[in-house]
Amino acid sequence: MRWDEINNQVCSMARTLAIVGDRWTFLIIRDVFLGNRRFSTLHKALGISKHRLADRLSRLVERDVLYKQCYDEARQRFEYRLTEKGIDLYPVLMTIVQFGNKWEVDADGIPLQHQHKNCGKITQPYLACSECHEPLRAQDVVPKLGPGILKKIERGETLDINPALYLSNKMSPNK
Amino acid sequence: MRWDEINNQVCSMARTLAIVGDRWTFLIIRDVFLGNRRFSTLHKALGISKHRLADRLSRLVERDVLYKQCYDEARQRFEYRLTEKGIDLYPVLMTIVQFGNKWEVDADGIPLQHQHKNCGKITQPYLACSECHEPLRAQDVVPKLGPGILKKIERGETLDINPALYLSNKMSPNK
DNA sequence: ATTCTTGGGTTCCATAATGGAACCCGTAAG
DNA sequence: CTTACGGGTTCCATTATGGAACCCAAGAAT
Repeated sequence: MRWDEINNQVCSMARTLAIVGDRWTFLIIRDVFLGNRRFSTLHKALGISKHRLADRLSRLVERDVLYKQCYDEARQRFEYRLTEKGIDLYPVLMTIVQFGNKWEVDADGIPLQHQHKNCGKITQPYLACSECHEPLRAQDVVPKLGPGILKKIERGETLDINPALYLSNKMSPNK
Repeated sequence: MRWDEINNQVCSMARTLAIVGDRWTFLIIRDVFLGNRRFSTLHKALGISKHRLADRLSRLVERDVLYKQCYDEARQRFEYRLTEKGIDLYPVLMTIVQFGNKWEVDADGIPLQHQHKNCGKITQPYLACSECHEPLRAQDVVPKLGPGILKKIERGETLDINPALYLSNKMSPNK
């Protein structure tokens, strides 16, 4: 399976990874979140080749994660800014950073911390349930087939994944 | 910069991405979370080449995200299971799925939903602040240099990133 | 007026990562 | 005795990537 075929899968994760699941894209988006929005500064800060950077930026614009904003009419210079969709990647970035902060820091400790404006404290965000607002642990979550798969089964379509594989009793819970 | 050099950066995200930031690793981990733990079933379910799969699995074991558990002594057959560290990737998976569910589903709707055992409802998890427990929005978070960077600056080390770039006033908040 | 610099690229080529088919090997089932 | 199966490894063609060189328009410097 080639990379550009992955997002044909009926899986929200595969489709998201088709946008951001390569070497550089997440690092670019992190930098844009931190306010680094121009080609040259991204190039210097990330150590990415110009070729790759140009390619990734235009793809992110195409996928509606970033948009170009002109800041110098005469020279046609642009900044890359996050769209609403791009801002919705924030929880993903934050959870990745949280993981790295817990498992991948060196002896000096956490490189970058996050202060929450509302309460003024350094925060270590966690996932909470939208319904009962309790913290959400992996072992408390049960996957259920949603309409995106059920409707296709009703219509008799072949799926690239086998739902039974994931929901059968043969597979014991992980821990 | 080559891929295996990325995790030398002083950045929790870069280091995490050095583990999971390639084409396949996240999809493998998703499958292991869903209970798909064997080489052959992973191979079939994901459409990944055996070569790549073997490579990724051994790397995940090396990085302490998965461990091998023998389920057939005679034939030396193993299952791949999540370590404590691997389970800590759950929030990352969940936020990626949430993003895909919001922005990348087709007309049929969400493929896989998540029920929270505690309250019995289908949940759409969100990030909350560890201190005040309010939902955490991107625009409410201020990045602050942590010890992992400050100590290196004190010792006069050269950093692969320029902290001033990210924290200067020249960079206006994103939205 | 001419040269230099800067931002933002593109082109080209060598190297690295990936996909896919073929092969291997030890059990175990027919 | 042969075939199937799980779990790989080897080999080669195809893609993706890194890095250097080049390009071009608009200011800035001389």
